[in-house]
Amino acid sequence: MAGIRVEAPKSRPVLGRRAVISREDLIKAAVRLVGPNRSVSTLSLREVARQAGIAPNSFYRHFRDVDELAVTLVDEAGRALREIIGEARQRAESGRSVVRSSVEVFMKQLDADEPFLPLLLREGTVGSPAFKAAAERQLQYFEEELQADLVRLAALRGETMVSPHLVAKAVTRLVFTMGSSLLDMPREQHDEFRESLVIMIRMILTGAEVMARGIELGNHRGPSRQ
Amino acid sequence: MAGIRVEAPKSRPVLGRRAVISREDLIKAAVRLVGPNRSVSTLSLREVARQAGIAPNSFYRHFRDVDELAVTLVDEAGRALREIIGEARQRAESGRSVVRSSVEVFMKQLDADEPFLPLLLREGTVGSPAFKAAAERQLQYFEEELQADLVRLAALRGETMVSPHLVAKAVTRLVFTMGSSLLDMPREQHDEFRESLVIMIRMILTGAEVMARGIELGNHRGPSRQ
DNA sequence: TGTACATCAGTGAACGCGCGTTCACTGATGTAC
DNA sequence: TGTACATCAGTGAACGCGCGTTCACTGATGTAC
Repeated sequence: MAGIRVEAPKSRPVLGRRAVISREDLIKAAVRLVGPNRSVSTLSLREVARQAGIAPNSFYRHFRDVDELAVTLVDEAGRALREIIGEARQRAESGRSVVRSSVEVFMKQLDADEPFLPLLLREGTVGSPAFKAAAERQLQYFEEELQADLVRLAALRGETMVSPHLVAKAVTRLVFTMGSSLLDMPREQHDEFRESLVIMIRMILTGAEVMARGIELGNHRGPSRQ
Repeated sequence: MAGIRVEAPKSRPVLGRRAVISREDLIKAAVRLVGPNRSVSTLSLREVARQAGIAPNSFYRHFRDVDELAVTLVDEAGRALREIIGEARQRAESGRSVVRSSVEVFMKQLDADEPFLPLLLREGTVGSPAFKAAAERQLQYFEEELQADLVRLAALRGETMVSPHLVAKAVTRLVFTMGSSLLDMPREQHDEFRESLVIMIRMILTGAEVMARGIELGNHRGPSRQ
């Protein structure tokens, strides 16, 4: 068992036979197998090995078990998510609407070749506790980044945002679920869908802003008149 | 194969040996097995039979296969959901806040003994296309009911709601995802969580209202100032 | 009421299959000298 | 440069297991008369 390499292979002093397939190859095989819908937790070791073109037992040279590969996948997805955030921020800096550019970047990633983001969306609701925790962590990260941006932008306009963590959470969750739905949707509906999502997010932001000013606009909080 | 009973057993003229376990018993066994987290699609026939206390092959007396049982489960979940809607409406009629009472009823159902609602939340994101479709249908239903209520309540206040279908969709999706998260949460956080959800929904409703009035409040739609 | 009979819910044994995991191995590659 | 050696990625065969599905059956129950 001592021969199993769990650390990044790059730093290893090269001894013995050189690897012909890598951890990355196995990850790619797994990604290919889960496709847009399957949960990582349904992957079998033999299945992944077959897809990667190696003997089943060779799998153990790269991962302790399928669970370890699955966790790696979720982490990769997290990395992809962080890239999204970065890109969305850059776009926002360049003077475009924060909401729209964020949604666009998010959707672009959903349509990308490597469906890491869809994967993240799925593993948050099913799979082992370890997966859920990993996926939840990534969502948290997204939320925190968004919250920071919201507070910063509000401050620029000389305002204070009400419950920024709730706003960030609502937007994040909404974007993520809506994102999942998008995956099962024909491409020609994507544009309309994106516009819907933009409007929804604006509702949340506008609502938060109004509530911060303490303006009483309607009767959502008192007893209903009906 | 002709002996398999797919129709409701009630109407069958009783001939031959009387059943000692029913479809319902198998459904209960399945529900017990999936618990709060597992996906229906991971259930095995033998597992369900074992849990129900029958021989594996006896399963075929009640369902064609595990998939048929799974679809039945999702349908049951839909029924549970419709009960929720009904109850929430009743409460709203009795003069309490629509938002709060809806959220309360929803959460009550989440905590209930028969976790049909959690099941619905899960099967929407994973599982066979058939499950996803079934789960999606139930969400649609929820959305439509909500939309009708929103329009009705807005009319009572002499207002017109902007994009009621988008408001309904946003609220529904948000409630459903947040509901999923609740399942993995310690009970003592439930109250706080519920309050958060109520505030989020109010943000959406308030935002929709403001946008309907065409009031320009902030700068969410123009180019960012940062 | 009593008896012969048809129905059919549930069973036990068996099947072939894919699974995860183990074992002893092979042979390509890099290192030491 | 050449040779002996250590390392270790990948292998083939085998294991026991749980799975879905089939088969011929058993025996409890209701119906016909």
